[in-house]
Amino acid sequence: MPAAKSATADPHRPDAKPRRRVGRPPSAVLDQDGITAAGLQLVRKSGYDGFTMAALARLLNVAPSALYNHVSSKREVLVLIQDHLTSFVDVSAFETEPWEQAVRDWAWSYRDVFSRHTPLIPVIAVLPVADAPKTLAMYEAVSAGFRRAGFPQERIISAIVALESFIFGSAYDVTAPADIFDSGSLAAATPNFSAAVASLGEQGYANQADVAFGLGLEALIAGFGALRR
Amino acid sequence: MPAAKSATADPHRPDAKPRRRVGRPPSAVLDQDGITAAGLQLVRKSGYDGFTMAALARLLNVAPSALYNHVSSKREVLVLIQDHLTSFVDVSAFETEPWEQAVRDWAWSYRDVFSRHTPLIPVIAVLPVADAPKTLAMYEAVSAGFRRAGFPQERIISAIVALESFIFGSAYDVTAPADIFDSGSLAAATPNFSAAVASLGEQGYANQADVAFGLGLEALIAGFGALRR
DNA sequence: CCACTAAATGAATGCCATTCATTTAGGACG
DNA sequence: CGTCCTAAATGAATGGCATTCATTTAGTGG
Repeated sequence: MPAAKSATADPHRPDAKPRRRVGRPPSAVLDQDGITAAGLQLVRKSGYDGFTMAALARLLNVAPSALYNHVSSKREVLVLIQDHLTSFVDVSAFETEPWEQAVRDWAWSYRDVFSRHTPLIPVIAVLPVADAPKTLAMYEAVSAGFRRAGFPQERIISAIVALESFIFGSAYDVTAPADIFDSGSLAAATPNFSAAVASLGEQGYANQADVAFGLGLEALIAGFGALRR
Repeated sequence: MPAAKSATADPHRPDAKPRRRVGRPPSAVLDQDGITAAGLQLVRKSGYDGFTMAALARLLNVAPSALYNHVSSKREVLVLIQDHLTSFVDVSAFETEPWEQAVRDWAWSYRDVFSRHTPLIPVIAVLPVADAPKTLAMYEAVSAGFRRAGFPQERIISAIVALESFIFGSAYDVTAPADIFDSGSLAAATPNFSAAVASLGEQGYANQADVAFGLGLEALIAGFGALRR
C-alpha cells in the first residue's frame, strides 16, 4: 500500500492524519490482524497507559469510530493482543525434552512474555479459551506433554491451572520496584521481616524476582512430578 | 453524628446531598479512616466498576473535590482499602500450629480475601510495603513463623514471595467463569486438552479453582518444607 | 440495475479523575 | 482580643476517555 499522498488542506507540520474522504473506501483499510499488530506496536511504544482507542486509530490513520466496525470494544483489542502474544510462548520443549525440563522452559518463557504485559493478566485469567485460538493451541501442546509424561488425565488441567496461576502472579513481581521491601521507619517494629530482607540483600544475588520464581517453580515441578504413573 | 437535616431548597426525592454551605465546616467531615470504610462499603455494594470518586463522595455526603484534601489520588484510596483488607487475612496459625498447617491456613485465608478484590492485585503486587502498615504486619507474622520453623534467613523472603505470587494468581481463578475451558468448535483440533477437560468434569468434584489451588499449595509446602534445617 | 450491506467519517454523549478559585473556620501568636 | 496562617469544605471548570449515531460512499448478490 502506497503512502497516502497529501491531497488536501493544511500543508503544515502534523502529517499523516486521517486524510481520507467520507464513505466506504475502495478497499478496506482495517482488519483484525492489522488492528492487533498496530495495538502491539502501540503498547510497546507507549505502554498500556498510552494505549487508547484514539491513539490506536491515529496509528492506523483512521478515525476512532472506524475501529468499531471490526472490534466491539477496547477489551476485544486487548484479547486479540493477548492471544497474539501467547504464540510467542515457547512450548517446543514438550516435543524434545523430558517433562521436567519442558515445564521449566515453558514456564520461564510464559512468565517472560507476560511480565512485560501485566495489564493483560486480568483479561487472560477469566477469558474463555474458545475466544483465544492461539492460547488454546498452547494448552493443547502442554496437555499433550503432560499426558505423554504419564499424568493421570483428571489431574492435568488442575496442574496446568496451578502452574499458570503461579506464572501470572510471578509476572507482576518482575515489574515491582527493587526497594519494595524497604520497611522504612517501621523497620524497628518488624524485626523478623527486616532481618530476612537484609539477609536477602546481602547475597549479591541476581534478580530477586527470578530467585523467587525459580524456587517456586522447582517446588511445583517436584510436587507434580510425583503424580505421574 | 445526627443525620443532616434538610435545611435548604428542593424538598424533593433525592435526599442526602452535599447540603452543606461553602467553607470549612466546624469540625472535619472526612479523614482517611472514614474514606477507607466508605470505600470498602462502596466496593461491596457496587463493585470496582461502580467505585468512582464521585460515588465515594456521594456516599460520604461530600463534594468529590473534598476527597483530595485527604488523599492524593484514587489509587491512594485503593491502597488504603488494600491495607485494610489485609488485616482480615488470618495469620494466627503461625502462633499455634506447626509450620505446614500454618502456611496452609494463611494461604487459603489470603486467597479468599483477595479473590473478592482482584482489581487490587495489580496495586498490591508492586506496592512498597512501607506504604501499607497492616500488610507489613502480616509479613512480620509470617516471617517470624518461617524463622521459628527453621528456615534459613536468606530464603524466607523468596519463599514468601513465591507463595504470594501463587496466591494472587489463584485469586483470579476463583472469579473465572465455570465454562472457561469449553473449546467450543475448536475442540476437535485439541484432543489432548479436550479430553483432560472432559475427565476433569466427570469427577463430581468441588470447585475447580479450589482443587487447583490445593494441589499447587501442597506442592509448594512440601517443596519449601525441605529447605528447613 | 437495484437493493443491501460493509466500512469509512465526524460530530455528539456521558462519564471520569483531577485542578483551581473561593469561602469559611480553627488555632497560634502577639 | 485581633490577626495571620492553614485546613477543609464547595462548585465550577478541564481534558481525556470509550462508545454511539447519523451520514456518506462503495462494493456485491439477485
